[in-house]
Amino acid sequence: MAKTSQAAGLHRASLAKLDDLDAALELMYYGWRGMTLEADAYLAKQGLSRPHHRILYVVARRPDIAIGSLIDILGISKQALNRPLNLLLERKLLTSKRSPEQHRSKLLRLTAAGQRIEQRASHRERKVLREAFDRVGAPGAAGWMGVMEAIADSN
Amino acid sequence: MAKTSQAAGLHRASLAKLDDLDAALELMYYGWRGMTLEADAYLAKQGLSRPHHRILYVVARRPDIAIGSLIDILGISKQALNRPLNLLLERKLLTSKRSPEQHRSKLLRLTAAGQRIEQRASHRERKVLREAFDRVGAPGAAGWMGVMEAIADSN
DNA sequence: ATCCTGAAGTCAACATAGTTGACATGAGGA
DNA sequence: TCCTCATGTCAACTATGTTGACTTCAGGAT
Repeated sequence: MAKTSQAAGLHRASLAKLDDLDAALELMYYGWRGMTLEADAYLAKQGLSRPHHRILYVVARRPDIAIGSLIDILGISKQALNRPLNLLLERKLLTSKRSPEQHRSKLLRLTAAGQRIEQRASHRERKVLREAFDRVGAPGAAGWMGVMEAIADSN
Repeated sequence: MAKTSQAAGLHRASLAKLDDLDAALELMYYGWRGMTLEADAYLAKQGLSRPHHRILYVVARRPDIAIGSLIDILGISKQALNRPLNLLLERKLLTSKRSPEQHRSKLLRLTAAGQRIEQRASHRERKVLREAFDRVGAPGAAGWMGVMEAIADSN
């Protein structure tokens, strides 16, 4: 799962615009890339990658989540969850224990080490957002949120 | 490369927020997903996927682009480009011919069929953006662009 | 005790999307 | 003819996902 990482990331290509919204379309692409670039590099240094971070991120915000719920939230199959989850357990970034009442399900929690990595990875993503928000000011940030909410809820 | 597609996509999970910017972070994730969802479904129906669309998108905006330049813009290896590019050539969505002067390089162009698919796929992505922009109005849209530019150029 | 069920775990086969490395081909230019 | 550049191709590998088919673990019901 580890990759050597390449740090510097892919300058924006200058392409002719066939539509007014082509610029926006490309910004979404480079925006996503830009937000995740440093976090991915950090994760790669830890021998982890995006799927691991997604797991850590969700468990951090839903302590004692059951594995089945995690599968639902991540939107992947239990087989796909299996490998990254086991790696996180082996590396003691997560713990799992049977629920006290519902012994059928297992509850996941971050260890201190898991928390640290989750925080550092997420921090790198938020840092990119924070700097962008600071540059455009509160009204621009509010506009961004409004647009993104509209897009996210367009399904 | 074709997948059966699942159409409806993954409602936003409600997670506790550990940081003010967690909401923004999640919006970027779901925003990217939301923008590409319908386009991906359309592409899957055509037996194509995201890498094919990226090729079609770039060639549409850089007619007569050489393969080497395409590799640079996409940021992948020529071996990775090989399969999707050959599929597009076989399906006659792209043509390649030697350059008149620089016989060493081959120039890529979209066929009419390739143009149609590129337009329909990109249209689906822009449609999501357009509706979001319409919902928030011009100032919000401008804010969105500003933030995304700041993020995209943060590398 | 036995059977059923729900949650989790595991194994195999496959698809997709990418990587490096090595080498072949095609077309000028010296 | 030889060199070089752009392209093409083969092989092996990694990573992330999919389905399908089982198994195991833990209660609950009869």
